[in-house]
Order: sequence, then C-alpha cells, then structure tokens
Amino acid sequence: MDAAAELLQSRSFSSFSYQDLSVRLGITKATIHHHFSKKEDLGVALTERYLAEARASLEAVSRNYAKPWDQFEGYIRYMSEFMLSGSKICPSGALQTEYNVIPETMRQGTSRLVRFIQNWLSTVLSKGRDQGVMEFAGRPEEQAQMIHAALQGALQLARAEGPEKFTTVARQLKEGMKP
Amino acid sequence: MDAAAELLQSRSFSSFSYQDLSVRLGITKATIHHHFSKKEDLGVALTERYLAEARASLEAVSRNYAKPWDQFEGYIRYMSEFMLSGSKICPSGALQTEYNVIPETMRQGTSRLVRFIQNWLSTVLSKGRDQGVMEFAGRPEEQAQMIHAALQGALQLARAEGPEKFTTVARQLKEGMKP
DNA sequence: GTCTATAGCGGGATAGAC
DNA sequence: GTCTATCCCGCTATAGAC
Repeated sequence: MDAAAELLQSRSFSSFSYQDLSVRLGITKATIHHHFSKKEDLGVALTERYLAEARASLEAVSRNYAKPWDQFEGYIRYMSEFMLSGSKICPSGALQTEYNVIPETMRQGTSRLVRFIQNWLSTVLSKGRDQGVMEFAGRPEEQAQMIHAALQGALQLARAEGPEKFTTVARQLKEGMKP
Repeated sequence: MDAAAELLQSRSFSSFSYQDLSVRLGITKATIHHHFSKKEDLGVALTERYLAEARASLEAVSRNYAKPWDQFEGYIRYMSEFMLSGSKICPSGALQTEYNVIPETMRQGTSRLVRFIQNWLSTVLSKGRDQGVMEFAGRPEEQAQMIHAALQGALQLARAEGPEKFTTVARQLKEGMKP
C-alpha cells in the first residue's frame, strides 16, 4: 500500500502497473493479485487509506494546537509533506484529474476524502473568524473550498516549476486572511 | 487536434490512444501516425496549440476590456469555458499532474503555457492595484500564481463535485480582492 | 502466500500498397 | 493521405502447483 500510494501520487493511478509494484516489492504480479484481485480493489483501498490518513493527520492537528492559525498551518504542513517526500501531489487532486477514467467505487472514495478535508478546514476557518483573528468574505465552507483548490493546484504547479511555488501560494493565502 | 485536445483534457494524455482518435475521426491509426509519427509529437503540438489559444483568448480580453476587473473576469471566463464544454480541466493542470510521465519536450511546452498565463494575469493584477481597485498582499506575480493554482484546482474539483464549485472558488477569489 | 506460466487485450509504431 | 496488415510490447487477470 505504501508503494502503491507513492506511485499513485507521483505518476497516477492508471500510469502505474502491478508490474511496477512487483519490481519495487520484489514479489510477482500474481502475488499482488492474490491480495487485490482487481486493480480497482487496490484503488478503493487506497482511497480509504487516504481518508484515514487525512483524518489522523488533521485530527492530530486539532488536538495539538488550539489556535485557528496554528491549525491552519498544520493543514498547510499536511499538504506540503506530499511535495517534500518526492514531489508528489495530493491524492484528491490526482484522483479528480483522473475522475473520468477511474471506476465509480473510486470516485465515491475521492468525494469522501475531499469532503472530509474541506469540512475540517471550514471549522477551523469558522472558529478563526469568530475569534476575530481571520478575515474573509463568504461562508467558511466556501473559503475552505477555495483554499483547498489553491493548495491542490499549488502542489501540481510545484512539481513543474519548483517547490518554492507551493510556499508562495500558501503565503498568499495566509496573508490574504490576516485581519 | 480538436479531438486530441478534448481527450487530453477530459481523460489525460496517457489515457487516450491513437485508437480512440481513429474511432472519433473515422480514420485509421496509421493515418494519424502519418501526421504525428510519435505520440510525443502530437503531445508537443498540443502544448503549442494550448499556448496559442491562451494567447489568443487572453490578448483578446486585453483588447476588448480596459478595466482590470473586466479583464480579470475575462480570465475567469477563459478558465470556465473548459468546464462548460464537457467537464474538461485546464491544460496546465492536466499536464502538470502527468508531469512525471510525459516526455521532456512536453514538459517544456507546459512550462511555457503556465508562465504565459501567470504573466498575463500578473500584469492585470498589477494595474488593478495601481488603480486602487484591487487589493492583495505580496507581489502581483505571487498573487497570480495563487489565483491560477486555485482555478486550476477548482476545475478539477468541479469535475468531481459539480460545476457550482468552480463558481464558488472564483467568487471567493474576487471577493477577497475587493478593496 | 507465493510462485510459474499463460491467456487475451490494447497500446504505440512500421511496412508497403493504393 | 489513407489504407490493410502486422510486429512487439506491457497491461490486467487467471489457472494451478508448491
């Protein structure tokens, strides 16, 4: 699963094969089919794993930091870690880009992932605005959508144009919300 | 080229084949190979076409509208048209996501495209701020990067979650720059 | 759980006739 | 410029032994 997640985010779901995995893991394709008989099964397992990881990472942020700004920084760190561990992009971006070529079951997993992240982020923003430390127009859910779209795009941009582009986008978002 | 551009943006470069094209066009694979002997050649031609289109669209916006805000709206329209004509995503996003699996020549075309769009946008933002009608932190180039990343991500989000998500992101970006 | 072997398909690409 | 025919490869997936 580690290897598959890495390949999905650095290449794409349809661009990695059981053969790629078998080489990395030193086992045969048939063995992988024994665990995930169809590639779709592996894909669905990956979306569930991505959701569990996001939940774990972001709920840890909620627990360890009380201030909305620190939690927001935690979210940015969650996203930037994809980039720092090998110019990967975020799972939601990778899967949405392939939306028209993945099976329906994976689409549903993708939606759940995106909705979880945006929900989590929107509660952070809501709290930040209530406390008067963040400023933005519209509803928190809407701002959360914008921010996640921006960082998802920034990870892709960073892959082509260098990691500092991600940092720039993150900074612009933060500066834009300072009261 | 029309058919290929459509497939690249609705599926992805590696997910469409000469066979897909041959069916749509009613010609054989061999005929396509006569015009683009390697798929890479077709890919490079597509990146050049995307750049030419972006240039044409955005320079028309510059000519037809004088106010920075109207030009900014023109850019949003340029992006939204991808979505409205069949839930496509923007070429720069599609190509950056596949960055690790496309040939070097296509990577260069991708970079040129992204840089052109961000340059154009950054002159609009610069003028808007000079005239006191737009407000944002940082340099115009940096804000342009953030905005393009956001709309690129929004097109992908829209494909999975519905076109109104794009509209929401665009509105948040606009509201966030009102003085 | 892991292997060898193989089926069956679709991919990119080429040769050569018209 | 377009075709038929074909090559070779890598892909997903399965059968069956160990």
